[in-house]
Amino acid sequence: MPELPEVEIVKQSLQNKVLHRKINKIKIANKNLRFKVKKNIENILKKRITKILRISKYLIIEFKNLEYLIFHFGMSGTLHFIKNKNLKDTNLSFYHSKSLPKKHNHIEFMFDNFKLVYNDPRRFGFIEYISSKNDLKNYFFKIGPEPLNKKFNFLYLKNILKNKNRNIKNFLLDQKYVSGLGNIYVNEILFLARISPNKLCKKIDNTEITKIIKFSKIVLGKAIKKGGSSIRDFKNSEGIKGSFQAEFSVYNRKNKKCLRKGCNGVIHRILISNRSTFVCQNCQIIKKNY
DNA sequence: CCGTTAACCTGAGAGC
DNA sequence: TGCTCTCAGGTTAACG
Repeated sequence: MPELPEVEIVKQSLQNKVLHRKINKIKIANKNLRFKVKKNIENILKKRITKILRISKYLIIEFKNLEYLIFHFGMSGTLHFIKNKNLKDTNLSFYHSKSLPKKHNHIEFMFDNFKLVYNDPRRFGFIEYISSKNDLKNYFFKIGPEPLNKKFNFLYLKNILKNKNRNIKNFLLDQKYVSGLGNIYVNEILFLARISPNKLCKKIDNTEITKIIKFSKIVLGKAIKKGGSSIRDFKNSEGIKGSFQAEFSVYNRKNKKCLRKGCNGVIHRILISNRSTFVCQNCQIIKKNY
């Protein structure tokens, strides 16, 4: 589910609610997420929340004395803010759980007047405790810059692309070079930049590098403004859906008309590394010898 | 080094 | 109704 914009939306929708609050109790209904949830997450109990951060697709809660909980939402993880009055959660339907909305509520963080519930049907997400600022730094040492960061600039991309014999789509999805992009936004960026997802990195020219940078920032910025993309059921912590899916240029638009003015092309769905890839073969010329 | 495949999971939606 | 099949906002190990 969540790429950078969706995690940013969760962060924003959570910030005012949990800042300066304390968690009194953690209920673990199912610790079998992607990694087993360890008991040490309880180290943050009764410690004041000092910050909510986001690094690429990770949500990070900072506690007093610089201890942290980090969340990764995998494909289907969501974090819900629920007031005590609504503890029955009758009005909330979670991702992929219309009939049994509470079935996949795995972890509950109990505050004084509310709780945060981590729901994740597929359990690809995870939660970890980090004990110091230095450990946090080390944890993210290996991931690349976000497209919104100034480190993601022409020289950085130019240098890193020039010798790479792999296609640009897989490169942009590789979190160690660029972090925060997922399948939706990479499809959108390459369409707007009019670059074939199959094109080899080393053949990406200067103009195209500039376009990738430009459209990465534009697409992510717009998606955040629109509350993220809810192609199934992504919701922020208040249960509100995003609306950027209404503005997709290519993603999920198989067999539909290309939206670029003057183009009569049709959007095709192809597979790259077994993941859905949407292209207009007019706008994004695909050559076999790329 | 590179792409693909499978694996980790559950559920929605399509087609029969 | 129900069965089977495909697909899904992610990541990563193993293989060729």
